[in-house]
Amino acid sequence: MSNPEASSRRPRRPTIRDVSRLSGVSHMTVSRVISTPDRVAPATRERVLEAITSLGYVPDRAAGSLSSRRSGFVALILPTLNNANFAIVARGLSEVLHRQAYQLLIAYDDYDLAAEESQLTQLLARRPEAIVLTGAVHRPGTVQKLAAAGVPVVEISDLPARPIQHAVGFSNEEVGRIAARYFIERGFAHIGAIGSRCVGDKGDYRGDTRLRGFEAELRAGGRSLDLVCRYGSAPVSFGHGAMAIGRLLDQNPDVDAVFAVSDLSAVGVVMECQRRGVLVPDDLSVMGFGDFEIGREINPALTTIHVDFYALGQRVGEHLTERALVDCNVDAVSLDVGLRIIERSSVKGKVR
Amino acid sequence: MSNPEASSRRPRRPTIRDVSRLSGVSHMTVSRVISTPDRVAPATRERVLEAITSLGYVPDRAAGSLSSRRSGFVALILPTLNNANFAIVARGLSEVLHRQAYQLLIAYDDYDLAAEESQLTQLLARRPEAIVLTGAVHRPGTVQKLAAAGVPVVEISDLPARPIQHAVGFSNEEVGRIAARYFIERGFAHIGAIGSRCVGDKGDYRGDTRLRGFEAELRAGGRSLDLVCRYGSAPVSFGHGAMAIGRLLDQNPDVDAVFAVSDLSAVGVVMECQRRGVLVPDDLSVMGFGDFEIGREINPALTTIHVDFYALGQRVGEHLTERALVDCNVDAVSLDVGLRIIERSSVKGKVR
DNA sequence: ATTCGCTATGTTACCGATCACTTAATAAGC
DNA sequence: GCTTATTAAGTGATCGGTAACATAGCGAAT
Repeated sequence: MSNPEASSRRPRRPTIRDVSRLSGVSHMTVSRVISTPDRVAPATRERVLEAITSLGYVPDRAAGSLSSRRSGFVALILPTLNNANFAIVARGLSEVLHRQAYQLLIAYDDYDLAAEESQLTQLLARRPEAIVLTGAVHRPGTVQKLAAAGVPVVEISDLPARPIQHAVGFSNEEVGRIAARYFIERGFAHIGAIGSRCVGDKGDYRGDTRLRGFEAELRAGGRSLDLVCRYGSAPVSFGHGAMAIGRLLDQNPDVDAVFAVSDLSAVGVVMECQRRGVLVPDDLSVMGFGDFEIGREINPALTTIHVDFYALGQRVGEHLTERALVDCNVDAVSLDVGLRIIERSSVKGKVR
Repeated sequence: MSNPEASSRRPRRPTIRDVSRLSGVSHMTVSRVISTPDRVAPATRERVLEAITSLGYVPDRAAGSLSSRRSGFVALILPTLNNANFAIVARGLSEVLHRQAYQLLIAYDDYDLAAEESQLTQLLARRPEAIVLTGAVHRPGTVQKLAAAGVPVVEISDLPARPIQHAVGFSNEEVGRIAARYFIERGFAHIGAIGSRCVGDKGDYRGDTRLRGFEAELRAGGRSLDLVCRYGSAPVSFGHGAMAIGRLLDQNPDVDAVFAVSDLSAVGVVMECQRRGVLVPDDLSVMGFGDFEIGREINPALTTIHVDFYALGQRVGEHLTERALVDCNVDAVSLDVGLRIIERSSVKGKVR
């Protein structure tokens, strides 16, 4: 006869009290062995550690968090997992956090501000000790929840005019301006750009900011904005660039320089040009953003604007662990990690 | 004079008892409004919900987990965040899990089995209700901890000969075999392959399995294995492919077909060939694995082996939510999501 | 010798939910 | 009209840790 109780019940995991019983000390001593080992006499410590390994005891952080009111993790909301630069941010951040025994909890919202808000709601229930999220544009509900959370908030990858609290990033508008100036200074006649469209809550707002910076500089230089093309929706990638440049070339075959809001699109542009027999850079100069690896590898290699995303992630981590997480009254900080043009051969006039 | 106590102490977040006091019900009724709203009278429910919003109450899941012994999340350990196919697995999985109110906790180990074990240790302290990890090769300590965790374990992206428990994936060895047969059948004379090296705990064991399958089939066809090149370390990407094919071509200029363990390397191969004036596919045929978007966009487009990683993630989620998480005595399952060759123009003989 | 101070360890309450019961009130059945 | 279900809400214990304080033991200082 089977015993349904015994067979369906998982064996209970050992607790700190099981360890204490086995090692003949109080549960508090076990707790000390784990969190502050050098406050326990070496002999006792050894005995407890033996009991821990023999039972396979793993402390329950949910219980620990509840008691200590410290969850031990930081929440990160990214637009997407599948982007090398965001992945690098996550790595830089998590490396720094790990050193201080914080874990990073990563969520993503697929470039949707409504999803961002609902992810935040979920995360808040886990009581993160800090919240890192991407971009300067959020729903009002998101901003309100962030304020109510009472923990440090860091916006990354842009520098909001009015940050919620801390910000670590770079000026996306300046990215667009630099790109436009670069083309204007080199005497291009028909300067275009490609990006995606933001509709309602959905879209790549930082990409759009780059595009607006580009437009602003074109306007300042007395150029037409007709060749700035917002096509499709985020995330943009190779296929997006190919489609977008196809449309642009069909309508304006005389375009001689194009800025793509992402290297990934820019690579698509180069590929589509190859297929159409449009020579890059002789017929069309191309510039991207983000310095993705693929841009270095294609032929011609892509001129782009580089941001040190690894350092960005690290800075966020350092700011949190050294300041914001230590003293919750620390002043809000905005940190610019800067930009760097990387000239390669996809723009005419630059020889390499 | 400042009051250090009041200024440095964060305002305590409202608890379920604050809500109950404000709405004049017991804390248990508040709990019911949140978890089983239709077991509460509509009028009461409304009153409680009002109190919840007016206080900005967010339930504390750490407390809930402790009490209910259900953490509400599933842990996923990936080799890296920065890989489109792993990102897609995560998406498929998290979409299914979200429908059942599970959250996905993502960790990554940079292709390092020691890091995998330490990530697992961290995760275990958060009491995941299931653990999903990549690949068939793990450290003994990892396997032992998984067994002791007493929760469903799913290995993905390969089909271990002896799975720990459940497995959802495909045969990496078969991938290599298919690639080799494809080349052999088409009459190539000097067939090579490129991948990376596994050293100690570090490396791409699935990629290496593909390479071993490739070698096995070459051997079966009486071919030499001299052109199978293990170069560098995981993760492999564009630059890896370019370097590896450079070496291979330098040493064996007569190679006429090459399989790369990843499309990303394969793209690097194509790019390096362009730079060297080696024509693809006329001089060298190239085949990849993974059907990454970039492979579709380059010229010539890349022949590859496709795995439906989105479905893979979904299957894992469905298996967990429908079976393994419901009944902890469910039989271990191995599920093959299959493979599909996608013929494009990077292999000679195939016209498109 | 007494006090003080320090170290190692123990005791108890508590963090904020949910579970398992209990109770009160209302509806249904005969 | 009385018993029995059924529904709505409440009570108290508990999950597994940590905080805060208490205590015992022992060497150094007075």
